[in-house]
Amino acid sequence: MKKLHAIGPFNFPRLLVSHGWAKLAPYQKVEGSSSISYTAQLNDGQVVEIKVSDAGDGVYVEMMPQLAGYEEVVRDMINWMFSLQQDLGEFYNMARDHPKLSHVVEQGIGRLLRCPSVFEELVKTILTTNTRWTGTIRMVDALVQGYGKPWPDNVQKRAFPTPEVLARVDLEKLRKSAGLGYRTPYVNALAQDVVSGVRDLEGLKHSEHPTEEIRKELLSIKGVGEYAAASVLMLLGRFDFIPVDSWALRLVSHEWHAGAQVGQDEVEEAFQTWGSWKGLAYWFWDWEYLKETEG
DNA sequence: GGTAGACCTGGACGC
DNA sequence: GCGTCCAGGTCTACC
Repeated sequence: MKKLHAIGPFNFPRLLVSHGWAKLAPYQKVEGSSSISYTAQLNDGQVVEIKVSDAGDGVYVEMMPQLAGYEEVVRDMINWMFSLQQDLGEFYNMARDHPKLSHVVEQGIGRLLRCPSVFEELVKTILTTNTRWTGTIRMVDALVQGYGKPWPDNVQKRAFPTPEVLARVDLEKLRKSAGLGYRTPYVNALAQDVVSGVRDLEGLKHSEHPTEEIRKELLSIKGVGEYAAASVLMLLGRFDFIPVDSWALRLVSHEWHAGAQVGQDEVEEAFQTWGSWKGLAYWFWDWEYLKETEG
C-alpha cells in the first residue's frame, strides 16, 4: 500500500461527495469501509482495481493485482483523480472571512473528484444533460457493463470503455442497449475524434491556453453546451465559468431574487466578484434554499 | 443574436 | 395496466 500526500488542507470524505462522480461506474464504494475503488484500464490494456482510502493528509493507494513497473502511472492517475496537488490557497484566502464560504476553509473542502481521462469526463458530462441523475447512473452503468473491459479477478467489475471501443461501436446497439437515446451519435463522434487525433482531450489537463480558448474547444463538441463546458472546465481546475443548470437557476432565484425567475446572466452576476474562482464559489456556497428544502 | 421546437427516457400521475 | 405529461440541456431551423 502506497501513501500519496495532498497539498493541505485535505478532506477525503468530503471530496468523495463533492459531486456525483463517486456514484458512477467504474467508481465503487468499498463495502464496510470509507474507501472507494476504481476499475482502471492501463495504457497497455491491462485492467486493475485501485482501492483508495483516507490517510488524513492524503490517500492510501492499493493496486490489485500489484503490477510491477506501474507505480508511477498509478501515482499520476490518483494524483489527478483526487486533485491531490491542487493548491486552493488563493481561493481559501478569499473565502476565509465570507459567511457563505468560510466553511470550505474550516473543513478543507473545495476539491472535486475527477475521472482519470478527460474523455471519460466528457462522456459522463454529456450523459448528465437533459436527464435526471438516475438516468445518468443508468446510462453510465450500461456503457461500462456493455463496453468496458473486465477486471480478470472479477468480471462483474469493468473499466470505462476506451475511445477506440466507442468509436467503432454499432450505433443502434449502443442506442438501445445503453439507452443513450439522441446522445448516442455525440458519444460516438467524440470517441472517433479522439481516436483519429482530431482532438487531444488529455492535453487539456495541463494546457497553458486561456480558459476561454479551452471553453471554445469544448463547445465545439457535439452534445456539449454551456453547462457541460463549464462543468468540464471545473474538473480541469478552471473555475471561471459556472455550470448553470435548472438547479443553479433555482438556487440563485431563491438566494437573491425572492423566488423570481432568473437566467444565466443573474447567476454569473451573483458571483462576479469571485473572478477566476467563480465556479468554485458557486459550487460550495452555503445555500439558504438547501436548508429550507432539507427542512 | 434570440427563440421555438425537437430530441429521449423514466417517473409521476390520473384513469 | 395504459396513456399522458413533465423534467432535464443541446441542437437546429427560422426569424
